[in-house]
Amino acid sequence: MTQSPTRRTQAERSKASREKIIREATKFFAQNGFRGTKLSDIAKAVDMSEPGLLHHFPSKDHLLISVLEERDRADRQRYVNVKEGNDLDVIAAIRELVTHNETVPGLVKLFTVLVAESITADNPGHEFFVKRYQGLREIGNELIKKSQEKGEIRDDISAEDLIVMIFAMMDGLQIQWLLEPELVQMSRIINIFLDYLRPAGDK
Amino acid sequence: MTQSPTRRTQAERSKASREKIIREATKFFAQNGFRGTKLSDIAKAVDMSEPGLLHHFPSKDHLLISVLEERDRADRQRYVNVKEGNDLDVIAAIRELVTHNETVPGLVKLFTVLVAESITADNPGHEFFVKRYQGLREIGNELIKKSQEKGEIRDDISAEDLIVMIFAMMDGLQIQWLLEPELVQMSRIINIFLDYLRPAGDK
DNA sequence: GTCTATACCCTGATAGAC
DNA sequence: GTCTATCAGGGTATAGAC
Repeated sequence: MTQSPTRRTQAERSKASREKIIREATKFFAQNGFRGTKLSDIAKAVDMSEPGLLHHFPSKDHLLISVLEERDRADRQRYVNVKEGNDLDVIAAIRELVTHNETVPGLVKLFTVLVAESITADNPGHEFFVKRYQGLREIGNELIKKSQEKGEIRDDISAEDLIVMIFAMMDGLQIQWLLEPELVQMSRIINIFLDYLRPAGDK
Repeated sequence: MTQSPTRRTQAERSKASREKIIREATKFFAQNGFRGTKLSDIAKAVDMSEPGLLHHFPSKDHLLISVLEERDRADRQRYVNVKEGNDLDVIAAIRELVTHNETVPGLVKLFTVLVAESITADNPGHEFFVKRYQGLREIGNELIKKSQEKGEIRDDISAEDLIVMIFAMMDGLQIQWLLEPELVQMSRIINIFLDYLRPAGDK
């Protein structure tokens, strides 16, 4: 059989192409949004033609979903690593996350821009983001409940409400920070807010 | 002179057309975003051809700016009316604003979608939103300082930081609310947050 | 797996008549 | 002030060769 020595190499090359495309697509979606990004932009960046690119992803919509899922996967992985390494409480974990986010404005931009785009009708990312918030709130909920039991977080506000507020504050700060990075200091301000989550008279 | 009896009528008609176009454009920009809206959508809605529409606005970009300025103007006017009628303090004013916003999801969507789009490179609305936040923070700042002097708002956090947090919380809640209107109760949650702004031990 | 060529639609904008 | 006609350009996606 003629191709047996190269078979695995080709599969690996294909995987590498996919990863490269996702990497470059991530940059463009972050910078220009989904609708603002042309397939030709990405194709150029990966040094490939448009049909070559579409061989790996059936359509631009599919590519978007792949980008989102890959980022989400990476973020969750990072969360697991941080958690296991340090055994942080929820508040410390959020503090750490926001501080980290300040070092990756491109990725923050990706989610801020795409979540807003996904609010509009017929956006391919809509389902993804609805489910993402549901999932994040669920995880956050459990963590907060545990922290409340341990007395690390105030329990005069329900965990359900607290987690909504936390994500709201994070998202809102990101908007102002992305518009004026020098002026709005995300991590400093989230810290002020996080103090609010400690039990009253516990500072 | 041949047209003297109709001169004013035509000017009025032109103004009415402009207003109608802005009204319909507002709906589409809110529903589908700027890039997701076609001039032909708006033209159809105002029962006019595309060139007819472009007679009133030199380009789609100009139309966007007009829409944003008009909404901003209307919002500020509303603020003045509410303020003069009731002499609310800042916290009560925000409470009132968020409650009102819950009744106009389309307009909330307009600003949430467009501000995020404006973060991307080369968006015609970018300058507008940067200046808008600057202006809103400035106004909010002064009001908060006055309230702090009167003891209505905690003064262990600077007015500058408080106003950033307030807008962040409002913007962030809007995102989750727009994605799942039934699940996230904006006004109820903002009230919890607003309690935080009262001086410690003053509830 | 990647290319060239191309089909085909959409979209913003202009020219020029009325 | 509004129309018809039309253009130029951009954009996704497919066909088919290598």
